[in-house]
Amino acid sequence: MTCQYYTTPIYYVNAKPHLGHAYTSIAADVATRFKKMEGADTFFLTGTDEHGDKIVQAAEKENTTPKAYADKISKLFQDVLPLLNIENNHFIRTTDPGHIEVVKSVLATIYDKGDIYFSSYEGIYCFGCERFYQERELVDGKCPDHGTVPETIKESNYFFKMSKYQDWLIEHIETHPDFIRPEQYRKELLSFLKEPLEDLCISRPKTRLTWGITLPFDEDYVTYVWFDALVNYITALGYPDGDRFKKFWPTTRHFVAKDIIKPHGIYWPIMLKAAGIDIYNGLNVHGFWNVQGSKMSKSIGNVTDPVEVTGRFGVDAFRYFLMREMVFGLDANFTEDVIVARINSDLANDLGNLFSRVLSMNYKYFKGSIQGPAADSDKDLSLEPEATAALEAYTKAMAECRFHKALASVWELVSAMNKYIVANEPWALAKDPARTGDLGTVLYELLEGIRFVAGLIWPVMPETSGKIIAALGLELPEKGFFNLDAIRPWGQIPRGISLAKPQILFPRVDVEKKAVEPPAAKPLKPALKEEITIDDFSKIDLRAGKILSAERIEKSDKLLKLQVNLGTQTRQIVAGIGKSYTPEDVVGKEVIVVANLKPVKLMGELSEGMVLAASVKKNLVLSGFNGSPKPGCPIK
RNA sequence: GGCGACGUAGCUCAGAUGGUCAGAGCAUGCGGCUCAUAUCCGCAGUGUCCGGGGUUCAAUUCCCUGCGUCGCUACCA
Repeated sequence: MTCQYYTTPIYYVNAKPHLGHAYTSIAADVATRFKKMEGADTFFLTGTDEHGDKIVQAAEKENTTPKAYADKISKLFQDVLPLLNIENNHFIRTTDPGHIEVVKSVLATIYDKGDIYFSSYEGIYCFGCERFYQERELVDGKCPDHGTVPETIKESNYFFKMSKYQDWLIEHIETHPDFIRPEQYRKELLSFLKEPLEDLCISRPKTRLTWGITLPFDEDYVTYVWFDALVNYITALGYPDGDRFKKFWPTTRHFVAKDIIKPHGIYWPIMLKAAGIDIYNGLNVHGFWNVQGSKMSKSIGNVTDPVEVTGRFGVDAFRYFLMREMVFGLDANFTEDVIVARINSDLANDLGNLFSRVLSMNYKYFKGSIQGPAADSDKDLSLEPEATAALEAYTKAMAECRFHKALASVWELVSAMNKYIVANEPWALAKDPARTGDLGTVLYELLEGIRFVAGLIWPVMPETSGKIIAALGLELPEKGFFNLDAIRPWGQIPRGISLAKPQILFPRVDVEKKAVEPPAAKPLKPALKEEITIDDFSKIDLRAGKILSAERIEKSDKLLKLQVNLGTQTRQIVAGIGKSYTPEDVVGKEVIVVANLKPVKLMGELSEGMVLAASVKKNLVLSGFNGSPKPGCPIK
């Protein structure tokens, strides 16, 4: 029996689940369900990543412990799974005691082998902020927050010798075309690997972070993210001795979004190699969902809640939309218009209406009783070739994670059936008693086609699949799904049984409200940031300034060092306008200055403020006045 | 700035070792049917396949370059 192990990333518990999480999980779920239909033994893992500084801070904000905070958010991720009809075999948490043990043992193995070394480096550290600073971040050599002079301290950490395995990894990727799919991401990783890899810092001293897994070879350090998180994939299978590990690990494919291909495509295989563990089979990389044409982000306020969308449109419609609309690997756009269009045209009009018209005719003409093909049936009436063709195309596409194509193939069958009805005009056959046999055949062929469709859509729309099967008077197999081979044989629906009047599978989503609404203004590009109050705005101190002098900063093609007169004082401001202006251009210009911006060092030069400029594609256009205000006067 | 991806009908996007590769769905217009969730079926389109060079008998498809969008990264302020 073939096996298949699929995983989603473990989701970081710093925010609740959004559309992107839902997509990855649903894609992995669909792939898993499909493998089951092929007869494979599957294991599907998802979970949460719970250690690290951000969690400590978030917990402090809520006046609770990191563990309690992680419990709370992790539960949100667990609770969303049944709502999305995701059938995971296990849910792993990086705070699970078993996981912690495996992380330690993997680290110990690599340490013993000599691929982890201890190294110290000097850095400038502010004890108030509990963090290192780069030279350029300091203001007059002082911490920008505390105004104190940070201390130069030596910190030591453990490093993992990734560089040692770089050539091996390149070789592996080049000789395994399926290791990273789709192809564009394989190219991308190979291009990363053209540069020498730096060794990976894998620890944090406990003086700085305690919410983590203690290193097995040094009590004073905890792991920093990489080993802590990635190792979950083997923990969940019972590494090192579990039967599941032996059985499933070689078949592993990780589903990840494109932003985390480096840790998964570079760090993780090298970690496994160093630990003497066979590496996984490969990575399935998908793109991002944009919402209303913009990247999802808290500040824009377009973070989409999958629970809310599911509540409005239904879980099957949501799953269908995600799988049908996105080309796996590429970005896609999520807007209400698009999902409504998909639901109405594909689900309500094409499939739902097909189901409705066929069962209605069967009810109307035969009181619901299934006739079956007439003995003297004309072979030309068979829909089997179309159904078989759909199944073949669907199977091929699903195996390659080309979910949109797989569904399109099924819809070709749906469309063929709608054409078949028009071509054969059952309503005309019904008027001619001599042609009752043909009518029975036509309806039977259609019912069989619908049975086929119900089977093929099961991975994506399990609820609908079950509804249709039930409406056809069939029973789902014990395991709850059809094997592909069980779907294939044509003519399975028993004759003589009676079917009820059809229900509505997918109601059309009414969009009339939209038409009544006044046409919405086109969103600004880039998308508008989060709304602020006048109080927020008043925190920004804008002043009129006059540029007294300007010079280029060496080695920078973008930065100009300006001396700006603000009336009673002259400020040095470093501005990134060097591509659009020469120093001569700007001397004498009157500009708007953000006067209370925290000073920073850029390329070693102090910048005490910011001059405002319009950003026109790659060019900047300096702000100015309609007149000549006194330098230093406030702007409101 | 560096690296990478992408740029194809009004919209969303497929597509090919270079030669029926100029496509699908949606939206639009017209026609048909009446079993059906005012659903379905048929017909009709429009495209310098981002611009410019190059390789070739032949390029939308390969190479170079420019522009634009996006992602990662960097000296974003």
